[in-house]
Amino acid sequence: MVELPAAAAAAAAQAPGRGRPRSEQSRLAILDATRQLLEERGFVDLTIEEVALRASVGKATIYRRWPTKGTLVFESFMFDFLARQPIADTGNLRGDLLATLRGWIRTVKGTVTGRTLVGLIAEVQRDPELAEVWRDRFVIPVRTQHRYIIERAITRGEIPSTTDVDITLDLLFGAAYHRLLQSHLTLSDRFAQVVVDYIIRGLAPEVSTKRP
Amino acid sequence: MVELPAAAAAAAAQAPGRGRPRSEQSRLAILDATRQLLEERGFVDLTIEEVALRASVGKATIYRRWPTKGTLVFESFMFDFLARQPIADTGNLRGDLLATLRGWIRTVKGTVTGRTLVGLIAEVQRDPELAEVWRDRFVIPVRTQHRYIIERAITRGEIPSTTDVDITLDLLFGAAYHRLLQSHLTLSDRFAQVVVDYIIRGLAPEVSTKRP
DNA sequence: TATGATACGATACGTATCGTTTCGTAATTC
DNA sequence: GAATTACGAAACGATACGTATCGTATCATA
Repeated sequence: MVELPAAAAAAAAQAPGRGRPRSEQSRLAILDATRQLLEERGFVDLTIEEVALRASVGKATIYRRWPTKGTLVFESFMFDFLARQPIADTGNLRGDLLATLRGWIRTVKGTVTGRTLVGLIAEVQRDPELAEVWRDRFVIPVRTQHRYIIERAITRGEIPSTTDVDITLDLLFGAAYHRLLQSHLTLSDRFAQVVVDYIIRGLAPEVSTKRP
Repeated sequence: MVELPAAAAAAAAQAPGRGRPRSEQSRLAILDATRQLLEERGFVDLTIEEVALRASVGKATIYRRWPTKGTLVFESFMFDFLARQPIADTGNLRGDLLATLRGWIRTVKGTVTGRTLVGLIAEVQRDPELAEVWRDRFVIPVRTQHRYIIERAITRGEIPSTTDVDITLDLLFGAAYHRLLQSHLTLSDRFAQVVVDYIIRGLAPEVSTKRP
């Protein structure tokens, strides 16, 4: 499973300050209710009010921990998403890319996690504060993992050391997110295979196909 | 400029029915106010109420024409976006793809049109009715234009006739939209060049790089 | 020229949801 | 035991929504 910086843990490990400590039980009840309501209603129709009701918790208890619906859902989402993302290590780049893309498709296609991912990406475009959290705790860490796949292939000598790692990843996941968000075509397994073949060919040193 | 099915025109050409006809002047004032407010406030903070105020028009006059903020903004957006998209015809695939991608980047990078595009894509994930309009009047028509670029290259014999046109386009624009929406990296001209080179190489018949 | 249908701008309305604040109570530190 | 903070519950002001109604204006038809 993918590991992330312990930003969440750091936030949870509040200073042992005075006064009544925050209830771990409430926290779990809130995250649980969020998970349920994401499944029942989806991101858009989930309200903090109903989460509070479902968790038998005051709204203020939620707002004390999460400033917005987006950050609350983000925390609920992260665990599910990362837990489902396998770390591929098949010994060759093609195998790694295909396993990674297939794993991503399996995680998002027709699942609550996938619908929540879509809802979060939409919300990120509307809320600059959430966008920051999103970049720091999702985009960058996940990309760091994926980047490793490419760099390993460079080390093995499979692809040129001049390979643009970021653009390679943008092509792979860009195509996938594109289909997820525009839903003009399905995320079939054939799609995964053809995309990976495409990228593998594109990674080859510029020989046969360029200028005369 | 890109041409689209005359869905808008058809809708505008209302049956010559009885009663007072809808005021073209009001329609233009609404679209104009929308354009102004998109620039001043952006998609999220634009309200129908303020559009009505700015256009000196009753709210009902807006709702009579557009059921939601999304559809109103969509109409305002379409004109600007399509007017800025050049139709590339350089004589070879690489030139066409590069010109198209560069044109897209010029249209969206740092512009109101780009910010509105992001806002609309976010809204599309939240409103199924808008999603339908989006697919029918944006995604499909634009893709039809782009598809033509690839098909022309097939006709010219530049690339195999077995080329998967959709996946080719998903790679090209997927990467671009990915950077637009995740804003983890910039849409530089180098990005455009490398992406196109990648795809051109990937389009080559499967020779050197695949299985033993 | 009169009639009926529809759109007009203006504005009031009830609803929904937000995020905040205020209760009195409970838990923990100093 | 005093100070401090969190708790659940509930009321709150604010904002924007989408609808309804007002009297007026503009059209097709007869």
